[in-house]
Amino acid sequence: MERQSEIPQLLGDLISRNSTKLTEADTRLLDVMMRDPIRAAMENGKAVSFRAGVHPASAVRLARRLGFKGYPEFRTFLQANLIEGGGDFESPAVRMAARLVRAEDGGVLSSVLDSEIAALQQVRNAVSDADVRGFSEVLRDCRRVFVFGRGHSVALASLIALRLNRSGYPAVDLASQMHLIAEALVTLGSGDVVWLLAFRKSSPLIHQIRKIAAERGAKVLALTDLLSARIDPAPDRQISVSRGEAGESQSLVVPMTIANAVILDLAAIDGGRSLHALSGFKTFRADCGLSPVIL
Amino acid sequence: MERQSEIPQLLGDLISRNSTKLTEADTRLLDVMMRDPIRAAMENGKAVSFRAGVHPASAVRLARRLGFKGYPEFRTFLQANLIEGGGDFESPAVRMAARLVRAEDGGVLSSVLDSEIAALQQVRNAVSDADVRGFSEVLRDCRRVFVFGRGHSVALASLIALRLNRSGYPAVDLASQMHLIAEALVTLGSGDVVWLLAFRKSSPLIHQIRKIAAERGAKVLALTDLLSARIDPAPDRQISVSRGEAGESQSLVVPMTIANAVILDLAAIDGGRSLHALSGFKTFRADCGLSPVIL
DNA sequence: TCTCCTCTGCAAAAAAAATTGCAATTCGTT
DNA sequence: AACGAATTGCAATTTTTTTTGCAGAGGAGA
Repeated sequence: MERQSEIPQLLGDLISRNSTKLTEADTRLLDVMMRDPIRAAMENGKAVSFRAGVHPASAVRLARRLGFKGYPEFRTFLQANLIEGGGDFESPAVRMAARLVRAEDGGVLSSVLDSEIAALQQVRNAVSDADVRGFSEVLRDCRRVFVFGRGHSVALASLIALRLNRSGYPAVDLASQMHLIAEALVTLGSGDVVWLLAFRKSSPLIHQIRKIAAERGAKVLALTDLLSARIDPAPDRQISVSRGEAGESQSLVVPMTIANAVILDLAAIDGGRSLHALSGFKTFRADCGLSPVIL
Repeated sequence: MERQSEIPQLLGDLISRNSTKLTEADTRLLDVMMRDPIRAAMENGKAVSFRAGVHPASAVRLARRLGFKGYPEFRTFLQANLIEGGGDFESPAVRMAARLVRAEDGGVLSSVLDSEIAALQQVRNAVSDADVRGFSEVLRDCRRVFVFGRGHSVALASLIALRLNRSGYPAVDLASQMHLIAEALVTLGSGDVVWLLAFRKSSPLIHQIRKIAAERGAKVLALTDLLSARIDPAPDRQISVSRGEAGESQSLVVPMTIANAVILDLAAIDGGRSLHALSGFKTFRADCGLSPVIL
């Protein structure tokens, strides 16, 4: 096989190289293949396409589109890919050991993945469903939500505000309104909720906002790490996750996941309000007549 | 199949149980199979028997002799054997299914955690270190970075831009500059990089921006899911991750983690530039004399 | 040595898998 | 709103894989 060398080394590579040509059925097939490459390499086209929910013919066409002569050749490529890589058959322990050996050079991705996964596992111990429910109940019963974070947390704040809005809860990302922050806060009242985010470095602004909220009777939710946990007076509800050990995740993965859980739980307890708003948003996006460019 | 339980768990077992009945051709076949069980599990009877130097019919007879209905059933056994041994492989799908069964018992939180963890595990199959390195190399060698995402991805875009800036790489989050987007893009040149983010819904703007980048000779990186993988012309580098099954993660956890890995890898290959910039940022924040409020 | 038995390879038949032409559908576009 | 390009599923066809009947080869025992 002299074309061996021409064959892209990895399925992912193959996909990006041909990404422009791929169709809906193609992506479904590739999806199940990437999920379990070993199984895909063993099964025949009929089985794979069945699992992908498409017709066997689509498997053949995918293979063609990717530059193979037919499905069998595509499967052979998948197999070679596996056998060559070899590593895929190693147990997790072996893989870990192997990674440590070549620690500096390769393995950044694996390290990051391990670290994030470990951080998520820890959340099980640190956060309870009652904590999540506490947040979602406050949100359900409020009039407006103001989300605030600084530094890395601005990204999280904007995401939370976006998702709350789509779920039918009027939410403002204060970070994106810094120049109007006073104007926003002056309207704060007892039906409102302020959701604070603080990790690593907590901005003094956090404490000022918390104070204003206290004066005006707004409820306060805080999602923080342990370093930033001291907010005075104490928030009505607070979830604090252990900041990662040295080397562990310092990313937003953990708080983002907790926020996701809160918003999901909200949908479970608000009697359809979230779901209704979400489907409303969907049809709005389709029908609004605005150029899809702005959405 | 009630005979399932009678099937010996391992190929070796199988052989010893039936060793008395085995013929010359059988042993030849089993020999090549034991030598490379993975390959044997993938190949068809014709290929295996060819490697063993016997007729395909002998492969069928061996399968029969071992108690299978035919060669395909034998091969299925070999595959199951293999996957079982791997341990790692039953994971994502099986675990997910198991979770759905006991869905109520654990709350929303643990369900979300499981889902995110499974999604991260999937990344091991879908993305290689070489993919990550490809991104980081492009970033290292560029002049400026423009990050663009719409919808949920705006949060990710702003985070990426923030982190790149702190690492000493001039980066602009186009989403936060929508009103100046033309002004930003008009300066695009061949030293620049555009980093596109597209998940679930890919905005038409993505394609326009990609086109402009192509005209002006800017490099393009794309981080997408499979549904949004079609970008024309194909980006210089692209990482596509599997879109989650229904119920699986639709969050930004996976792409965010990949972005983190890229930025981390960048620090590993840029000869200290990132690290220097990061420590510079730290001292700046301490000494700048600006109110810490704005940081 | 002859007979009987089993095993092997061959080749034809059967079964399964892969491929392709075609019609219906779904897009986006004019 | 209608057209046109593109994609999908179905069904018929082709190709590959598996199975089976058969005959010859090799060996053990009478």
